[in-house]
Amino acid sequence: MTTERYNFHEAEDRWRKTWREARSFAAVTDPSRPKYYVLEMFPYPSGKLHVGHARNYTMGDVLTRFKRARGFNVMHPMGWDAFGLPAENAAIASGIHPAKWTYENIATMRGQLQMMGLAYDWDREIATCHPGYYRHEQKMFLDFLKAGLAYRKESWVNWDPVEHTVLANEQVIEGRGWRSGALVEKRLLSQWFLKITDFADDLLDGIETLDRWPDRVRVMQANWIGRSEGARVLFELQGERFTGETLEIFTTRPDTLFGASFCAISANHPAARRLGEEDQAVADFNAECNRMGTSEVAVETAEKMGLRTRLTVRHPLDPSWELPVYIANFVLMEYGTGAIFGCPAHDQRDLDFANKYQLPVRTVVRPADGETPVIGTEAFVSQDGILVNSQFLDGLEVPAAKRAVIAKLEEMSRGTGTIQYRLRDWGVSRQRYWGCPIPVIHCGKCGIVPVPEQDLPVELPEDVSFDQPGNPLDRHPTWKHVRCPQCGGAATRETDTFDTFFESSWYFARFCSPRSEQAFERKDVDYWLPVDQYIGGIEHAVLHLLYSRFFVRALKRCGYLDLEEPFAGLFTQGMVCHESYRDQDGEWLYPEEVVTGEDGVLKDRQGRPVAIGRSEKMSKSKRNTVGLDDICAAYGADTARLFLLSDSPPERDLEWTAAGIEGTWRYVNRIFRLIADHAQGPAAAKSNAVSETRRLTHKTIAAVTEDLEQFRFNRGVARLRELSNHLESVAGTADPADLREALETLVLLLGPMMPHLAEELWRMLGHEAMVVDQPWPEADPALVRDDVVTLAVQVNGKLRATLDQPRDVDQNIARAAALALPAVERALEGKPVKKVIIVPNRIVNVVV
RNA sequence: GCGGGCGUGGUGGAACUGGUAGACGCGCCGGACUCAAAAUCCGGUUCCGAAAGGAGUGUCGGUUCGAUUCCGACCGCCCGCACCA
Repeated sequence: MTTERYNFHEAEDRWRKTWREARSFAAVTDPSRPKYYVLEMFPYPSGKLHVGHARNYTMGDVLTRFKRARGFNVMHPMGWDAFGLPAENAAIASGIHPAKWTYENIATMRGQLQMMGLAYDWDREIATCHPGYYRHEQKMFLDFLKAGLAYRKESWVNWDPVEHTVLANEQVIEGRGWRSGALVEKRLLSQWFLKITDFADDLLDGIETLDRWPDRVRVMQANWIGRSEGARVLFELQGERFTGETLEIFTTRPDTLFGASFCAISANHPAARRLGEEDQAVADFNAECNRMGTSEVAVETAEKMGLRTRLTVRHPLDPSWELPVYIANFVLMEYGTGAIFGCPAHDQRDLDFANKYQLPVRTVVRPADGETPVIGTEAFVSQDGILVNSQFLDGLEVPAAKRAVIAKLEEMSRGTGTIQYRLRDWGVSRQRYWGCPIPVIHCGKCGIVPVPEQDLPVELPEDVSFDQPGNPLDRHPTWKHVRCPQCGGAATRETDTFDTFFESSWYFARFCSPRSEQAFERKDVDYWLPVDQYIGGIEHAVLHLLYSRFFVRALKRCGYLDLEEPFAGLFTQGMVCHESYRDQDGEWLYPEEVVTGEDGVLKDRQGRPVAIGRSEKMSKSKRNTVGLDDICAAYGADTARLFLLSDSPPERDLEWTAAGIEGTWRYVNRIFRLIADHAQGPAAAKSNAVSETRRLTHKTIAAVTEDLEQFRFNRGVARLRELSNHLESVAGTADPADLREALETLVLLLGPMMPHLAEELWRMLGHEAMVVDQPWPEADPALVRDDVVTLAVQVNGKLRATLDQPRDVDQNIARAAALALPAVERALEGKPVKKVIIVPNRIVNVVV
């Protein structure tokens, strides 16, 4: 018996070197072979990786090695989403230049990923902060500009007071900056936008084709795009110098127009602002509305507030009917037209407002099978109804009434049917240094002038200082001062940089031709794209994943590529969680600072009690991280990989535990000993007898193959354990050829999960070639199916016995055998058998 | 409020299109080896019961020969969006 342990230190280093020298994972564009593109969302180089970071890379790696073995030409690249604010924060805090900080972190993290034995084609590595990368997106921006997909406008934008920059709508979560957590303020600024709204319908329709995406991501994107069918309706304004102007509103319920009792406009509506210029009370009210937060709590607790203006409107379908106009705090300038008409009977919010300000409530829809409801405090919002009190609409069902009223409005030129989206254009300007410079020049004479293509890239200056807040590019003594490319006069560069989601919106294409002088080569992207399997966190459900889908469409329109969707398959992995600890003062402690006392109670190093917090996502702030370096040093990369794959389904959160990694380490050594003790058997000549070992071997091939295809790594691991458990118990007695076949199969099946160990064991089994160059084992269908099956024998659906019978046995034989069983006879209690239900090879159910 | 998901032993989780619930692991219990411990190995481990047997997949009901799986209602938890007109 072998008692030595697996020396992973030596073996893992050796095999990584061997793979590198053999260039095992270099991918080459080869249209004669079927391709498979595996991609994990590339990381931001923030420092060191912990075990939580490693989970999705491991999953991608298993898939990569599995698909390679299955004969695919696999590309599995890695790079760095290298622009971003943490680098600037480090510069502010410690004076280190963002570029230096970033490249040092990249070096550290690259080393860690290599230590994991991940099968990347490192020749394709890219860093988005390199001018060789970002010059191409400057060109893309110029092309977007030409195509009308990029434009500049002044608008109310989200300002993060901590990061000193503007944020996109997608980056504001519950009224707070997605990274800083600071309450976002509204500012009126001139900014660059990308016309994502041009593709709103296409982005929505495209979701239907993404059948290998999780439903919830598809739903989240659909909700984010937020398509609403409705109408724009023009109301004629009355009141002093507004008389004769029109107020345009958007509604999804034009059918309820005869139930109108007021109109309401946003405090930021042009009419509200004009009124405010003349009337201090209005100005004060507008300011009050803007002061209110947009956070969930603020919105929920805020009372509906309205200010009755001196304006009125005429009803578009009845000029004699006048309605008051309010400024209301719940009307958003950003959605629709910033103005609504209120129909209290059929909209809860309008009803609350009407009740507060004693406005009339006119019911215009009744249930299809009921009386016209009397509205008190609850609106009748169902659209399954019949119109009443509505002149020419009376008797129509709601959908028909909508069509009829829109037709009428269009005929009168008082409105039009329309589709409204929640999606807004993507604001990409950021007032920060560590990003890609926006390639335009502001000229006093010529206005905005694109940087000529031959002048690209516009590179970031290196000599910048972070000693005062704001954008260092703006303060740089020379960088922004240039000649206007058109008139040659003095001009200034745009000092804003792109949102860093710009870089990640096309990096998957750059990986196809990472060293090209162009953004990418058509022959490469035509072959490799779309990404076959993309793996990453759910947090990008509407950010990166929506921007990338938009980018592909924009690039297609500009002639860059011909692709519908960037990511054919998406997998969103769960997070790795760990207990958190706090000392007596409530300070977070790292796991390694906590020791278990003799009484089993946790203490800190000074012996003071430690409180255990709930298990949460590993994060630096909670100090509940477990270092990847430490784990790999103690147990090796393969043990870490296997544990990350084995305990939970990949889409769910995984609890990292010391006991779990220990258990995996025990398993690694058991396999090592199993092979070491039985490596000397004869080569696998297939025996003719069909043993249990051979059956289990082939069943395991079939099951693990299926599990890996379907991303069920935890089940695959369980199957492999079943096989190795069996082999341990029969190793001494099994037919040597059967055992040999089983051991070799086990090693090959382990290959994607524990690649170093598999190579080591394969070598011990006497092979010269590497596991990475072996084809995936094939299951023999004849061995996967049992010749003898165990039938469950039930009486009235309750299990009473089991019965072994030949596969596909005659039903009469199975019935007779089942009825003859003593346990069945006992359960029957002498009652007559009504019928016997037989499901072949599964069950015999005796019904009495 | 709208939308999506989930609920199985002490615990993480298995169970193919309705067909032997609890695979595999963690933990725990017992045993072997050892002066002892670690490591390793063997056995047990849903609950009640000595056993025969009975109960059991959040709760209640339904469909079915048979339901963790399908349907309805309810309870609880998680996630996303949200004054969106």
